[in-house]
Amino acid sequence: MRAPSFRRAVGDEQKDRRRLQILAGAKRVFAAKGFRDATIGAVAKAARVSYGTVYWYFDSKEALLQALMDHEERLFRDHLTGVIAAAEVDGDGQAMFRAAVTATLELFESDRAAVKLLFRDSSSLGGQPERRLHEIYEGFIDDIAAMIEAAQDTDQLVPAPPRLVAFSVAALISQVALRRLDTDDGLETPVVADFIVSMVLEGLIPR
Amino acid sequence: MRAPSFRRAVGDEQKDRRRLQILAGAKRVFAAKGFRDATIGAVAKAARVSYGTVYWYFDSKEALLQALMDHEERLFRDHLTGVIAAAEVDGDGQAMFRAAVTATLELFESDRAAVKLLFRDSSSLGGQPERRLHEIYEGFIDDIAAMIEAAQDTDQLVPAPPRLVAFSVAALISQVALRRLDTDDGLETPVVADFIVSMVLEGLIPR
Amino acid sequence: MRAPSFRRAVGDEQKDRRRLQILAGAKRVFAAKGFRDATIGAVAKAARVSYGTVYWYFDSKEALLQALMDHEERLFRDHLTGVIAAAEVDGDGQAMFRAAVTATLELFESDRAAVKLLFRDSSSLGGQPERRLHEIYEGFIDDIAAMIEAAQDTDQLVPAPPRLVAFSVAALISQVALRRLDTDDGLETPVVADFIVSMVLEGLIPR
Amino acid sequence: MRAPSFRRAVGDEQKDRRRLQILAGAKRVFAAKGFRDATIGAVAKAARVSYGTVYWYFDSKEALLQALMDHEERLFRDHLTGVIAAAEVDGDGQAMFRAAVTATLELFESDRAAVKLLFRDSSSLGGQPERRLHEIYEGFIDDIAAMIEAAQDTDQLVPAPPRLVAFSVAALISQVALRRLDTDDGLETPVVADFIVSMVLEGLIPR
DNA sequence: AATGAATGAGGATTCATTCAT
DNA sequence: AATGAATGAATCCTCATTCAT
Repeated sequence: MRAPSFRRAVGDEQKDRRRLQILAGAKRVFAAKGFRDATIGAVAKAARVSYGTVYWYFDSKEALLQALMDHEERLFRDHLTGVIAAAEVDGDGQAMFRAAVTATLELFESDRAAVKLLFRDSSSLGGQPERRLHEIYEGFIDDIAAMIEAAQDTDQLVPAPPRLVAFSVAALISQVALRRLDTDDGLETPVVADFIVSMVLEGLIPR
Repeated sequence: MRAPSFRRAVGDEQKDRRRLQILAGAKRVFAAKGFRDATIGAVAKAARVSYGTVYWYFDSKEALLQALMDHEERLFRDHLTGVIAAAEVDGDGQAMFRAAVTATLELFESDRAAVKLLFRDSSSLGGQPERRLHEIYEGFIDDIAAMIEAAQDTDQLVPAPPRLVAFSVAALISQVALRRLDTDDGLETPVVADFIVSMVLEGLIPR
Repeated sequence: MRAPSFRRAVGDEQKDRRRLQILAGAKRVFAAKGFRDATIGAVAKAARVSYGTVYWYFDSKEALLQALMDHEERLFRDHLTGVIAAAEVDGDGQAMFRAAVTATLELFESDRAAVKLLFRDSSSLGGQPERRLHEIYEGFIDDIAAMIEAAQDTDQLVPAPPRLVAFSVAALISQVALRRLDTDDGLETPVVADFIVSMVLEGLIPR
Repeated sequence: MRAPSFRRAVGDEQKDRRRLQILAGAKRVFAAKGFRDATIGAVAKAARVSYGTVYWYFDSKEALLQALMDHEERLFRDHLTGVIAAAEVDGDGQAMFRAAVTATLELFESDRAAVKLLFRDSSSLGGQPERRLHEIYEGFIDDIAAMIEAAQDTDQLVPAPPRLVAFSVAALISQVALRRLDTDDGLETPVVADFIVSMVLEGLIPR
């Protein structure tokens, strides 16, 4: 994101743009250094504004993180929701699942900074931010658990504690996606997605 | 020159003991606060030694972390290796897998501090410590991958990239174990272990 | 160019009003927080104007303080002068003194903010403002000293350095009045005034 | 106070000396700039120690102020107590009072920095320090009030609320002493002391 | 005239590290 | 070996002041 063309943000729209400009800087810096090692000075420089301007828009370093997590979560969730909705038209549960997994892997690959922020820095934050992340995750789990429960009710899936199942699936997908950010396994994304779907649904023992 | 007024470690054995004493303090403090928020002062107090003594045994805060991770990893790995070896006598691959999963869950539950250190603070460390952790994980994955490949060769498991399979299984187990440290799902450990084994081996679709 | 969207002060009278509006805000904030801890932002908010407007009417935070002290001093002095003039018609020096003391105590009680500003924050100001306050006080002392000298010339008062006498009387009155702002001594104002008059004029040893 | 001869304070006695060294620096700086405008850096420089050393001995800027006020109050009170005790041997109440007033004036003249700290910065401090000063003053007033009450019981002094009398006398003395720090009235200290004693005991109207 | 966004110097505090004792 | 006093760089945050709009 480049610096806006205005020097001073004057209307609501320009103020929103400056806000986003700072969030973008914070995202880059937090992802690169981690929250604790990131300095407000670095965020300001990355966002092409002065020190004080960051504090004009955000109350504190922690508030900046909160706002950033909120922002990223919304984008993340919107993206996923869209993909799943698109897949739903097929009606086929398995195809839908495959589509969701593929979309998640691609989403992770498309925004490494957001992923690092939302999925990796989590435990080092402490306090309010950590609780916030926990809520976000539980929200995800709830959504997935509801889908799974529906499938169990029609005997499409084996009975098992839905939230445990949901968490397991989510953890599997997210961890594999995370790993692929750092480690090149030489595999194409669809191949990996197929493997995950196959393992989750059919297991590793040949049928 | 006056008489030494403090307990001094003379002899290798005593020096080792003091070293472990400091590592134990560091473990507690790092787990409680996270590496970045932990201070050498807090470590020293937890270990009942002075500032300077920490630096007598370790070159820097980072070196202390390195040493601690090495130490914990060895304990961790030794424990797991022992459990798996014990299970191997049965000869039954599935029983062995079940035993390993159960053992891992129990291990995680038995030493939350070590787990937090090795599995959760990972990404916020940066630099050398992060690389070190990466190596540790890859070592784990290699070991598991070898076992899986053996099973694939005898058609006990479906063919799939062994390291991807290995990572998936490891990720699943560790993430579930981690989650259970913070979130009470009301399930007994064996039930959870059974679910993991069942999902991994047989899948979620009824056979 | 768009239409002016805010109430703008056109004409000298309106500009004066806005000036007073800012001074009133500053008085409240300075009295509540002390000069150093008061922020221009707080003054602006108390005066219901923006940051910039404060600077449109006053050159700096210090200039604002100067102007405020000038303003308050004038009110203070005018009030006192009026009371004394009213008392003078009686011709009785002692009654006049008693009236002046009572009036001072009441004045202090009636405007705590002004008192705090003029009599308590004095020494923490430093520089120009402190000198300004010093001048104000010396002006008071001069006035009182003149009255005392007149009384001494007609042997109504014992001979003593007039300015020392004047300062002593003023200090006594102002300190007692100040103390009564914070500490409840359970005494009615006239009782206190009578005591001061009596002690100053007749002393503590029974005649 | 010059810097001690040791580089590192090692025993309790040396640590006390370093503590006093820092308090002395703080006293100079606080008196010169006022608490709010004084910086820890300036205190450190005045005390010939580094930034961090101030924080090794005191938890915060405010704690430093507290400690300094405690220290100065003790010295102040000890000095006054000594003088009054010395005067008491004469048995003559009036002589004793005169001695105490003279001693106070001299004490104020001998340590302008302490006086500024204890008597002038009071109201600008806010919070805990201000309460602390208030207690100190009330302690003084209590002591004086007790003496006055005793004199009233034997009809040596006119009846009047003892604490009001005590405060009036203390305020008179301290304010005159304070004024003499800034303003040269060309009078000798004993002359001023005599005037105060005379005015307080016999009043301004010729007997 | 008025607004409030933007700036950046300044200051309290923390803490890894060093080193005199 | 061990201690803990000393250091000072680093960092968050505040706020007087400026100036584009």
